[in-house]
Amino acid sequence: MPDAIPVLRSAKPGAEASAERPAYDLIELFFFAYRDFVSDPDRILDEYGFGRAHHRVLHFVDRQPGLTIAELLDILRITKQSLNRVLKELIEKRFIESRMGTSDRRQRLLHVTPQGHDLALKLAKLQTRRIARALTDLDSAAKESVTRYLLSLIDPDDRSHVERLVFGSAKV
Amino acid sequence: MPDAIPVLRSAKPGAEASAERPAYDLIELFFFAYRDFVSDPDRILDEYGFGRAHHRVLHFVDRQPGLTIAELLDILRITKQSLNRVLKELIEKRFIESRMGTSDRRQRLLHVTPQGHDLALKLAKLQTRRIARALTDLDSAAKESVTRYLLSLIDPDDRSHVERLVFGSAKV
DNA sequence: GAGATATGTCAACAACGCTGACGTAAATAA
DNA sequence: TTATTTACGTCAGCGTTGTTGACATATCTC
Repeated sequence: MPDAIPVLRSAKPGAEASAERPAYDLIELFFFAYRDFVSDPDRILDEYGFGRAHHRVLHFVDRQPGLTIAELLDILRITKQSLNRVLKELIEKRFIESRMGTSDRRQRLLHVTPQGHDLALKLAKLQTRRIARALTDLDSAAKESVTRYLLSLIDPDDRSHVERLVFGSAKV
Repeated sequence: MPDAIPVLRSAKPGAEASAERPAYDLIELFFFAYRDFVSDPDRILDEYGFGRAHHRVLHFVDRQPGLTIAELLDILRITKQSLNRVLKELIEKRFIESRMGTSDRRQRLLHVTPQGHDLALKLAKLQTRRIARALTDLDSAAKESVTRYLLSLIDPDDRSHVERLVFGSAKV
């Protein structure tokens, strides 16, 4: 019986804009999905004595060979002291190499070692498997919807920066 | 010039299943989106001397009045010691009330106070605003795609549990 | 009454954020 | 050339939030 009665869809008429019903579904699904999404790599990272912070550093250095410390700090939004703690371990354990900059010798250009690349790829594939499984339920247009949704959740100031980082150097 | 040449879409023919290209786009967008999504409430929580752990507890108690400790532990997947630390503060500061169970007097039934509800709602609306903004770019079908995608990212064992929690007690 | 269950608590520790201060080398401006 | 700024490293200390292990108490169930 569709539209038998014109139901008061958005609560009382007196309710103003601030009375919009919270999007509990998307808020909570985001929480649970992210929780499980990051939990996959944890088991493997444990074997190496690494944590999630190491994963993030390794991931972005693998993706952007030659990344500088300043650029990495900008991506991760943490302090250099926090970064240095985990980066030092990744270098000591030979997962990342730090080379002096060529044009500017104050910079450190970060690169993964073959061992570092293997681990980064292993972790990325784990997460890709979960993503692929989730996408099989959906049609091809849906993937673009998801991509655009996630991108739009990002702070507007950062969005183009992230776009370049994620989709490559191609000017968007 | 679509399909002018049948391009080798998935790399070399010798490549097996394990050679699937990692979904770097969705991996990284998920990271950045979640980072910004949880950052909104931080500013407000700071004013109350609360952190993200407090937020999560307050949120689920607000959503599920009468929640027990055991149920909350199951949702958050942390230890009771970790939970107790933040829950104690929320109770001391009168954002949550703990009432003795009626049928089972060992249980603690958790409820938000009016003050607790106000804060929970305020934070939920903040996050809702970001979500609403992201959804405006998309058509109505897209929201369902996003919902189903997030749900499918969750561990299969937990999925129906989360569905009940998120979409209400209605048997799905 | 015995044992299982729901919760609370003490103590110690680990990961990973933070601030603040200080040092060094290299690039750049004056 | 000297002065300043920039890029990075490091020491020290602290806060939040997760962990393990052990133990106490009240209550329910058998």
